[in-house]
Amino acid sequence: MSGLRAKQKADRDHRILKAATRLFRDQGYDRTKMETIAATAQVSIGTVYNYYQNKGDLLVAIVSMEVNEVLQAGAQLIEQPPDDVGEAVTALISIYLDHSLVYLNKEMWRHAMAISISQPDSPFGGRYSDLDARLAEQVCDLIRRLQRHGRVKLGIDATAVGETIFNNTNMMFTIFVKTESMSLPTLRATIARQLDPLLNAIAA
Amino acid sequence: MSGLRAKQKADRDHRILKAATRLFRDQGYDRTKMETIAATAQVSIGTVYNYYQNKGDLLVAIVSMEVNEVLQAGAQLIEQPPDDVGEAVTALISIYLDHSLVYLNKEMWRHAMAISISQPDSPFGGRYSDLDARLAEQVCDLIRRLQRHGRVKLGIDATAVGETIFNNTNMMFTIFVKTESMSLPTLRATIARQLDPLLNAIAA
DNA sequence: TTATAAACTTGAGTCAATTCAATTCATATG
DNA sequence: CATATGAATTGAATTGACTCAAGTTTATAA
Repeated sequence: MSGLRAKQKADRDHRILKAATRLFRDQGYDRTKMETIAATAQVSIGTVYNYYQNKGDLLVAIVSMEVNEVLQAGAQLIEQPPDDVGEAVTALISIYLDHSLVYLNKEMWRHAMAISISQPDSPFGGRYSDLDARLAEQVCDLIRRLQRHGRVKLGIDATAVGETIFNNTNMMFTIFVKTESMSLPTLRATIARQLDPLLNAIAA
Repeated sequence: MSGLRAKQKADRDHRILKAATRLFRDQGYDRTKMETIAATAQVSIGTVYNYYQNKGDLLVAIVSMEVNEVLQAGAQLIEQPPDDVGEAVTALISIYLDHSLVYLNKEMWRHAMAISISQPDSPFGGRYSDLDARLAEQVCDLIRRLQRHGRVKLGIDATAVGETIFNNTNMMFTIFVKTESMSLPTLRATIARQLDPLLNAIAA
């Protein structure tokens, strides 16, 4: 078998990811050289490119880990959502937003989003889009569940509502990371105000 | 005064913009070299950078012209909007979407969006965000107007609704340009389905 | 144990965006 | 008309992401 080889590989991957995470955070994405990442991870430049197709993929790999955590936290809430529609949706969105800046800063988010848009077919660009799709699906799940519990009017297209809620949230999050001076509470309040008419309309 | 000098300047700017537009469209953004743009526009590389901070700014300048046209077309519709809320919103969104691929292709949109996110403070990155904000404001305008005409229930926060409609549309447009295989009719149908619950809820 | 193949790693070299010191040229001034 | 001024232009030089041919290391076979 390939025990040693696999372990070394995992080691290297881990070192690269760790080095990149720290450097991107500390120095910023643009100012971090691939050369420095390689040196910090104790591998050559070529090896970094052996693990990640390009600098952007490396960043999106890091962001993906964060989004995965968010998805798991969201899944827990959905198990036992608050009864009130507004509260339930607010709670789920808050989980998304509150987790967003734990490991990443706005600059990293900006670059990750930019990459997933400009290179949608690169491996990690695609993975980012997948995660977005799963987040959207999770919101839809919540609305459907509330509908089954009799908290959302029957006859309402729960998927349509879920997608609109997610799209609105995602767009506002994009503006949030573009605007260095915008705070998380402001973002939360803005989204709540925007979604209020829709949530009132669907509440049973 | 500065007659000749100003004219030469405008000429050069025009040649650069024209060369870049054609090359970006024909060869794609990444494959177009600044060197080629400069040569085609009959100026040196340095001059291109004198007019535009970087390659991305040049692209976003082109995209901005397109969005400005869209804004004007939208303003016309708002003057005399259809009575039905659903029809009015659909008409405005259709104007946005139908204009979107006249001069630009999906690849150019992808890069322009990516730049406006990753460099929100560069001159043209900022301009792109401004245009987005104005589009959002235009949608809000429409809803407010319909409300004044008694087509939207009183007591509804028209701004909140307008922003949600725009954010949903914008997010779906982002997915559209990321997905090379997605057609404009599919995009339009998806948005219509998503917005249906909200539009039904606010119609007077 | 040794040979061979397969899988990785390496870093010098390539390529294209971006910079900046030297130069040019339209305009203002004596 | 001659000269000064400084805004614009120029392109060689710099920089940093990315490639690839050559060299190593691990696994496998005889």
